[in-house]
Amino acid sequence: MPSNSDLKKAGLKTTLPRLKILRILENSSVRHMTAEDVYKTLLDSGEEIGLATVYRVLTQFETARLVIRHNFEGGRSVFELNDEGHHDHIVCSECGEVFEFCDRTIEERQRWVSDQAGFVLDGHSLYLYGACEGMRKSGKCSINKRKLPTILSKAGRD
Amino acid sequence: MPSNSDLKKAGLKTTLPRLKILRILENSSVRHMTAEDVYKTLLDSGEEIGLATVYRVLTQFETARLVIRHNFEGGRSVFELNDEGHHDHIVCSECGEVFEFCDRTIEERQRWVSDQAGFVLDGHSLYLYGACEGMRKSGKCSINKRKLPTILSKAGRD
DNA sequence: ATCGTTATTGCGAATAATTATCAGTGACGT
DNA sequence: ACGTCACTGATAATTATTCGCAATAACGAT
Repeated sequence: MPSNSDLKKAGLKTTLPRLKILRILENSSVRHMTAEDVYKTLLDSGEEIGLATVYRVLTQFETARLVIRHNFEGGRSVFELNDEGHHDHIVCSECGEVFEFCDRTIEERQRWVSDQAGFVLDGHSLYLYGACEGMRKSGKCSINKRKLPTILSKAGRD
Repeated sequence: MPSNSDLKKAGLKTTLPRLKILRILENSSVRHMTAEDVYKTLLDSGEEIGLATVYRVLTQFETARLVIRHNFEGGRSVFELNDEGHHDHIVCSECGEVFEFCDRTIEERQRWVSDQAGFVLDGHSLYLYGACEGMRKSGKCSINKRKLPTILSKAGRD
């Protein structure tokens, strides 16, 4: 879990807005948030922080690798705390719920493909889209929104 | 390669704007184009087609599965003719060049992961980012921009 | 602790990409 | 050839995000 000292390490002053935004990302029940989500959460807590600041800070956090930015379908950015190891995402197109997973076979194979192509791999983004069980059966998403399950393949995380 | 009759099949009238946009996607030397790219190409050819129409038509083409929409980093959509089989992309972060590939192992594994998560998969996006051979060695990209190489794993395409 | 420098913030305006509105036009079945 | 209705073009509207700038607050030096 990123801490205050990570801000300094990244050359960022430890200001109140940055600390508050970091805390929201850490404590939110929703793991993937848009800038607007963060902003609204701040407003609900009675904090006085401008939307532009939220955008700025999130971008700084991304540069400092404290958060990861995703561009899911639809184009708008969502941010996720970079606290656990690397993982990919499977998103329900119906209800928008997000599963996380990390599959060693896929990870290895990506490197193999890069080698074949003469590339030195330095990042990737993988998003699977589909309909989750809950939406298919009952039309209601059954996923516990609080704790996202992580599927790790036999070999564990990368 | 999509043809005029594919428009009818998709329930779209074969109008001049649609045919022209389709032709541009087929004949362009650049495989991945933004709506703006298509619009400018039209203007350069002296065609009188509104930007809004380009957006509309591209979205219709996407729905009809004549084109594929990608959301690369940065958020703006790029469109690609859906003429060959499915493939993923490996992008050089240095020179922006795009390789295409299709790896059966990854494809299969994605389906496996979806099953585990209780999802019915219906799409995915996979982008690998790295440095291509040419950029690492000579600082110049050696990839022939016209014809993108396709790496197919042993089993051939999906 | 106080002070000064300089990064940071908040606000509102600006931009970029895309979508909506709507009156006029053209494709297509009859 | 005709009438209907999907389609188009121009423009306004939206959405997401960034910019510009004056006011403010961190943090090191005194």
